[in-house]
Amino acid sequence: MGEESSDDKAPRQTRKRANSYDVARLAGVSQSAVSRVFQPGASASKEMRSRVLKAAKKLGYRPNAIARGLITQRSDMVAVLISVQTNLYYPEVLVQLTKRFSERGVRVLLFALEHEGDIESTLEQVLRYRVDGVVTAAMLSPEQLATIESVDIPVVFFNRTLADAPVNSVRCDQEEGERWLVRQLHEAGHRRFAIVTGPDDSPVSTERTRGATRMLHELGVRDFRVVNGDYSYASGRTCLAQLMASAEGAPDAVIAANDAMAIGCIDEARAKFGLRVPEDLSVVGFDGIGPSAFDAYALTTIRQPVARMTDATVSMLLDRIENPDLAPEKRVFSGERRAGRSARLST
Amino acid sequence: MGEESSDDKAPRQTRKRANSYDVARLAGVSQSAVSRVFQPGASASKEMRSRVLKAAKKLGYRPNAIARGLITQRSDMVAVLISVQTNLYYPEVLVQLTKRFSERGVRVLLFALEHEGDIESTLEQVLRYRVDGVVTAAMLSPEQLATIESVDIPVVFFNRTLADAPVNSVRCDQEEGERWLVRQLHEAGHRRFAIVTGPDDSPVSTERTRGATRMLHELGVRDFRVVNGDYSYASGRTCLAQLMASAEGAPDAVIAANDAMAIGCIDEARAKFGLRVPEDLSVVGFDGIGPSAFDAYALTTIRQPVARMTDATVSMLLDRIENPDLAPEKRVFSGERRAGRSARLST
DNA sequence: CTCCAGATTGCATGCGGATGCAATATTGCC
DNA sequence: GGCAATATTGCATCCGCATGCAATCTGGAG
Repeated sequence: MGEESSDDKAPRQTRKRANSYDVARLAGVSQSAVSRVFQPGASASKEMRSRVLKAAKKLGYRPNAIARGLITQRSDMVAVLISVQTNLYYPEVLVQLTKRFSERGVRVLLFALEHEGDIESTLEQVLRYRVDGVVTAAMLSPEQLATIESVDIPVVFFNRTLADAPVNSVRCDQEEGERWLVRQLHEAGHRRFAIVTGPDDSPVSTERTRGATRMLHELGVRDFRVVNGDYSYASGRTCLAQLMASAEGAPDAVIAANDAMAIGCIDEARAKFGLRVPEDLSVVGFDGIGPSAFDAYALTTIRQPVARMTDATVSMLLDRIENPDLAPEKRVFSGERRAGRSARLST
Repeated sequence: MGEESSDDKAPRQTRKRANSYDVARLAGVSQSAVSRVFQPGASASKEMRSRVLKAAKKLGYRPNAIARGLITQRSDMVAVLISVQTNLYYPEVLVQLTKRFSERGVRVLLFALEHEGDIESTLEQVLRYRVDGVVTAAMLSPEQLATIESVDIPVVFFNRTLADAPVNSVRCDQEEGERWLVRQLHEAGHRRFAIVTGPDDSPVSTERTRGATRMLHELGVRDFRVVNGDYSYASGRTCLAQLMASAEGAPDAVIAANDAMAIGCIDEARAKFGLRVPEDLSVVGFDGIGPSAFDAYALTTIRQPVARMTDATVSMLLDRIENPDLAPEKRVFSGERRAGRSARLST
């Protein structure tokens, strides 16, 4: 059936894609031979290889990765989960991860989670596609993680982890970074601190806030304020306005859970309250996003070592795909300390 | 085989993933029945459905999308190609595309192209994975496009197109946007114009530059300068410095090919040359990235209608996957005109 | 020239599901 | 209650490729 379609309208191009049998026939060899020619370490004589390649080229043949995956039980795809509300900074991560996986012959199946509820259905898809591994930059519940691991798919958490569980994770040391920032501010004489947090459900925000809080306590500062933002520039502005409006008076140092909010704070302080930064108010952020280096802000912040982190993530995942018995590992990288002009520091 | 593995070390979880036969056996039905239960519009009695679902749940069965794709000739995956050098603005696009495709039951296989040379090998992978369609935010040569289309995979260009070719594309009207910006600047009395371009190989930059140039000509402005940037903040700074250093004197209006460079220009003008923006110098950008709205810049710019564009892209591609005979279409959206405070405008 | 190890090649089969067709079960209607 | 129409279900096959095993070929040593 189909051979009589010659009386159709236009002489369509090769309707059906060539498969290994077609190539085999044209080259006068067996299908297995074709398969072997397209395998890295398979045995095939020079003669055959060239004949097959010639035939393949003529037919525009390309091995079907889907069919291959079915038989090898390897899709050579990994799922990358990102949550939408993420920082302005994640895009960079995504591109780098993709590049690095590519270089190692692995494709990335991308999933964007908007609401928490999306996770269940997304996970279902992840599993149906038989990915070889998962990188998640979104939070997973222990149950969800268990679901994935129950079918022996390795998972690496990016910038988050599951407390008290033997999971693989790569992250930036949020606490350490915050502690440094706070210490610097304190040494420079600041005493009226305020913390601007990120969303409650962001583990990263939680860690950063905790780091700052603890350090303040250790330094004997008991009296500081905390206001809740949502990582956005707009919320940074709102939070600063809130701080200024309060009866407790203006802070002299604001510790924002990320750069976007730090920038918002600076803008609000300058535009609405006529404050000078850093003379009247010091502001520090976290992430080291592009705009943090803009001259108008020159943020004092902690830059996440994105290159090293993505690199570690990719290796960690691929290693575990190769060898499922590797013990779980948590890798923590220190951020790069950047002293900008948004804060008065002692040095 | 495998039943005697009870003498193994740890009682591993279900080593091998259940397939439809396993479920069928447990539920006492045929494999086809299982298959049908997991199909949207297949015929299955209530009774059977529930038995199958129960068995499936017990075994942790999930249909294998890979195997399914092999037989249906549909992978339900589309490839998204992005080039790395892109704007700070693309990440947003990527996430939105992914979300929208997801909503329509399609997965995204992401490819990041760094150098032009990557395209060939990337394309090879795209084709091997039998994606149902391709969205490209990277430039493809006519040959490369032909390669993809020769196997009947629809392609949609995002923010670029192939001149004089019947391709599908979705983009923002760069020229129109630039023309508006230039007209506004001119009407407000600016006469000493300078254009800061993006990379030579960026079609987007080319269009923007052309739009600005043409409008200037139409307005009778023959004498304006053009300096080459690379879309980065740093290059914006450099370009402005170049302009100021030249014998021709300072411009009174800078038209940057994107927001990042516009911001760079502003910072350089303020920091290094003590210029006031917009009193001494007007600067306009393009894209409407997040930082363009920061108070310190409040750029006059054109915001790309990202939501509508991604929406159009997804529909256009899926429509063509459903119906391969749809005629190619080019959709062009007007950008949103944002009059900020980075330029003196007449209104 | 003979014989054997190593390299090539083909055969047959299976990966996990979807689906046309025929067989069987239900249901509705007179 | 009888019969046709409709809904379910199972059977048999195929999708495109990888791979263990046996058959064949090649080259080199003796």
